[in-house]
Amino acid sequence: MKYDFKKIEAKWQKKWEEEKLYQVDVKNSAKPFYNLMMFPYPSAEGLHVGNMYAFTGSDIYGRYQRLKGNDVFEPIGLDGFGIHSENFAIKNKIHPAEMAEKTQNNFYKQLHMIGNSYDWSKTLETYDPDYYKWTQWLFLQMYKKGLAYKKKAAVNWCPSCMTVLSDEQVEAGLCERCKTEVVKKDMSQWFFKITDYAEKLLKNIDKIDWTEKTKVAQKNWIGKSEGAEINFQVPMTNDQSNPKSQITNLTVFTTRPDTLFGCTYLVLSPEHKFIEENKEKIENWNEVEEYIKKAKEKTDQERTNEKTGVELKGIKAVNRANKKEIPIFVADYVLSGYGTGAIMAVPAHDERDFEFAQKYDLEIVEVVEPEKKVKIAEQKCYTGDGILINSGKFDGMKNVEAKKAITEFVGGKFKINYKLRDWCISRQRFWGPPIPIAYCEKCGTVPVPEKDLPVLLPKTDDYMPDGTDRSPLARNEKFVETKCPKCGGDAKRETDVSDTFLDSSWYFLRYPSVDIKDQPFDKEITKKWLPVDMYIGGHEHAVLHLLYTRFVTMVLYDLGMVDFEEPFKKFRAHGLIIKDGAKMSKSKGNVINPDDYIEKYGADVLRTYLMFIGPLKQGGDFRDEGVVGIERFFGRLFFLVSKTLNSLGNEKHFEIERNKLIKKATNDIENLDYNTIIASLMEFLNLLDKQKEKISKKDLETLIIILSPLAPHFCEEMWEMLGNKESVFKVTWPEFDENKTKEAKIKLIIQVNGKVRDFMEVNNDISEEKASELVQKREKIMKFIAGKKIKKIIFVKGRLINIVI
RNA sequence: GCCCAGGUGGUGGAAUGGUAUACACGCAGGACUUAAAAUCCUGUGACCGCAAGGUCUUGAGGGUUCGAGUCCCUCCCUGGGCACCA
Repeated sequence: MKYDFKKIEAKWQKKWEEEKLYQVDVKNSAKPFYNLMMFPYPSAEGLHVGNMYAFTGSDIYGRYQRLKGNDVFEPIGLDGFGIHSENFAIKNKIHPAEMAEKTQNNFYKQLHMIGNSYDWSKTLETYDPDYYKWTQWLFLQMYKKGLAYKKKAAVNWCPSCMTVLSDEQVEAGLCERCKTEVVKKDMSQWFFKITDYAEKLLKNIDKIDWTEKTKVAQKNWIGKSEGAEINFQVPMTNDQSNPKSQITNLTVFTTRPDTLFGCTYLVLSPEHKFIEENKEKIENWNEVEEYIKKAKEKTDQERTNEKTGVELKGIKAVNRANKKEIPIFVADYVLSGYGTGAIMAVPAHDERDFEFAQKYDLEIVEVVEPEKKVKIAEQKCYTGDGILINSGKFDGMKNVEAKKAITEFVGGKFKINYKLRDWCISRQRFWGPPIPIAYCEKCGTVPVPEKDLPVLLPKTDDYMPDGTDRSPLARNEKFVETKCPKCGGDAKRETDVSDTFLDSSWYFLRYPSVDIKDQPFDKEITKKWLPVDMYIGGHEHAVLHLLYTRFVTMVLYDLGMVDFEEPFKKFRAHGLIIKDGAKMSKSKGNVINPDDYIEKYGADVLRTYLMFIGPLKQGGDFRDEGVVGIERFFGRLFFLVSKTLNSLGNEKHFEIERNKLIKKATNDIENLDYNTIIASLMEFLNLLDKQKEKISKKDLETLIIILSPLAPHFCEEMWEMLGNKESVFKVTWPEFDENKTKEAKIKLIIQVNGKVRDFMEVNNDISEEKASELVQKREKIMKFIAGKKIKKIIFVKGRLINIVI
């Protein structure tokens, strides 16, 4: 009997569909379990093996939860709206809408083939007006709550994609999609005030069960730092008789107020408004103006290369701590968007200031002395903790304590800053949800009323970006011209569309409610199914998607629309699949197309092989030669099942081994360590295979149930062959008995001085005295201990005995 | 530079502080076959040895421990993230 995977896989996929095995009753489910995988953005090239790896990893967990008796909801959809899909369409000279249709068919077809337990009655696509209507609705909720605002700002502009990008979409100065160098551009854009939620986003991290790595990445991105704002007075006149009226304050933010006595100059960012406001006082204005102009043209990358700056001649600031007059510089190593855009420079204890001071030969005053002698590398300065010196009455104080004391001494204000900045959601592109705003000459900015949603994306062939800072929609008069929802007069529509990350920021809320037409999500259904029980996805979304979903959920919570603040109870990041030790790429020609392997080996073999490569969280190296290992394993198992059906006699039970297997598999599947489950199943099969008597049905069934989440079609078939009428996914995951996981007889390890010298077959519960007595009579051991004094004996019950001489 | 995750046979990878190298691939030898493929059996970390057996081995070096791949310290390398955030 041969294992005909093609026939078997088609048969069970059809059966599952007919029986609606994976469809949940969203309203009446008794034990809801929401098992979610990050939905893919589809390309017409189809499902990548990396997608399949992640989806299968998630599906196995879902199928396991189903076997544990839960009503598992495992939906799938497509994140096909947005710049990635649009760029792909443009590259292939196909209209994005047409491309979406094509890729949808292709993707869904492929997704059927891999045998996941998706509820196909609840799919969603972000470009579907039924979906993006509610994305626009979400924008309106933000707007109503004062969390959406339009502002002119220096934003990230990708000259190649011809759109702005959020800070999160810029990687090391490059566009995350096309790797073009991003430039700064002053533009009027829509933002979401995610910064209002900085503290909550940070605090809640400790409460959620997420991959540690992801949590750390979010914490760093939010970047909380505690410090103080300190004022420096800048006298603007030499007229000593009336100095007060001419004093301006410059405020700096610092996390090291303890080093204030070591501050020898101030630095302003080129964008700081103080400079422009006081240009008459600056003696070298031409030089300064020139410097600022140049700095603004630089990319972020160029700014970091070398520190440059110019002194504002003719004005000085006063360090309140020691009343010293210090120079003021403008330098582009100070960022305008963080803190106050101005810093106090302490070259003795800050590496950047040190570098700058060395270059421009500025005064360096040490104020913190390390308590223990530490080596400081040449061309470096001491940034650690210590004892204050050269700090007036604070000398001798620990710097950590001085932070508060000195801040209070100079009347500074304690302040917390975050690196997180507001989320820029405007995109000057076509393929996205139009931002639902109208501009009326009389009424100003007017949101489109909810009843008028969706603001449909026009059907037009004029969708190419033109390199201006306006969306292609701005060229579409029919779209632009509208009536003011407030006064009925002439108005113009907002022509930008929203960021694709807004589409994906709430999709998990929509899935259970896709059938609801008059609301984005039904309150009761949402209460039943959310938050998501298990979310699996790529770590690359640690600070983009995952931060936005948390923010959106918090806002909806504050609006009273959901009763939870965190969208995902549990999140696990999967690793990446590489090929023969190298990253897969089209140029290398080492891209794996799952279809080829499904054709050759079947979906189950591919699924199981992918999981066998390594732990899901780690990813692994795909090697063609490796696949046959799984193929052989399946072949042997299938043969054994066939053989068992025809054999006679008493059944041989491997009770201990079976219980051990269940214990290991249960533990590993919870941790997504599927590779070791497969290894254990192979070991168990090797055991069954070797023995001559009739295999017990129980042992075989246990093996099949444990394998079923990995190889669902194959296991259904074998399950049926064993005479079972119902799906294997309707049975219960096997339980183990702890007492039956231990053998009665064990091979006790005998060590001398920690080195293994011998073994001894004994009862599991042998006492130390008895073991010690027996061991010392053994010939091999006597050889080692003869004539020596035994210092002590270490006995680990059921494991080993170690004689120390 | 900072923060994570790693570094184990020819390869992918296993190991609650307790037999390092499970499981699988590959390789070698054998069985079946006219032959090949498939399948099955045996072996497979290195070194010494005919063997029994012994010595060494988890990136490097120290330490803790009866015992360290696992814990601690110093360092090197690889992958990923952040990066002038004061």
